[in-house]
Amino acid sequence: MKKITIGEAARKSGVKVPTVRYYESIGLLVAPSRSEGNQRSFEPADISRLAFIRHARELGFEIEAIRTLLTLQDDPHQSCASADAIAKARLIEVEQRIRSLMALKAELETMVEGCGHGRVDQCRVIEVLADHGQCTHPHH
Amino acid sequence: MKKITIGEAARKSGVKVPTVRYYESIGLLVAPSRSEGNQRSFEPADISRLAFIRHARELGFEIEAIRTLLTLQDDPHQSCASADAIAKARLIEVEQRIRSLMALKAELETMVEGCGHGRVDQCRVIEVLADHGQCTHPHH
DNA sequence: TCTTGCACCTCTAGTCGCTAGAGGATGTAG
DNA sequence: CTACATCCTCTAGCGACTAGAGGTGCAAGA
Repeated sequence: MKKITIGEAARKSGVKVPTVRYYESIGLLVAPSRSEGNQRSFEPADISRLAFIRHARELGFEIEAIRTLLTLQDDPHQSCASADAIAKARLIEVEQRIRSLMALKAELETMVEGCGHGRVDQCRVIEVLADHGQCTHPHH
Repeated sequence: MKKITIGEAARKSGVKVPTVRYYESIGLLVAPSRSEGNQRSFEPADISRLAFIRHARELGFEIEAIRTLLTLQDDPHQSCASADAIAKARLIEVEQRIRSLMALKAELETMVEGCGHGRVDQCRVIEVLADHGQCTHPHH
């Protein structure tokens, strides 16, 4: 069993070195064994775990949600209802965020289109910002 | 000219009281005059400025971008090219964020649909998280 | 063997945009 | 005059890292 350094673990999992240490510090990762010179020595399983965390973070899950997902993964005989609930909650969040960003996009497009590229006192960007009443979609 | 308290300014602009003080502390708002008892006394213009900031924040502009937009608003004879550039940059950000969230949404839907509500070792949510290769849309 | 130089170690502090709370002063209505 | 709401300043906390200081370990080339 060869030793995996933190740098290698970081490269293979796609998590940055300081972030790996951070995850260890908050208990998301079990503290790995150390070499004689006090350097961390990871196992292949740690790399999978890091990749799992990274993927979940990319999908926008919060650390606490990931903590729950990880304990579920650690005990595969549990019901996956919690995992399902977490994913569903995240899906609803994402859907709401998309709706809100679409409204925003429409607003920004109106602002940018209306800008005559002249002076500020005729600029629709500034004008719309100053007066929310000019918004076509007030839901943001 | 009657005095406007911070509470009233907050209510009228939709910005919370501590946030008003925070904006003053970072120089987004000029420090207002004070009453004999050291309480802030705002002008109507301050309320407009706060509403401007709030609206821009709702549209997702960063404080530094808002700072630039405000200096533009303060000098209406300037060219509005910067305002236009800021709004356009924000629009591009929003569009990218929407695209990325759509990919995410698809991923989460697959995860949730695939979940048979059984035990964790058959759970697609956990499985997909553990293996990025199973993603249908790798762009997140 | 020595040295170079990168990767590793710990620790603290900073990022952003607020928000919460302590502990006290002021202002207003009854 | 007494409640009581609102105001004041100050510090610390949030989430999820990121940056930097100051020092140690380790492998490869001269």
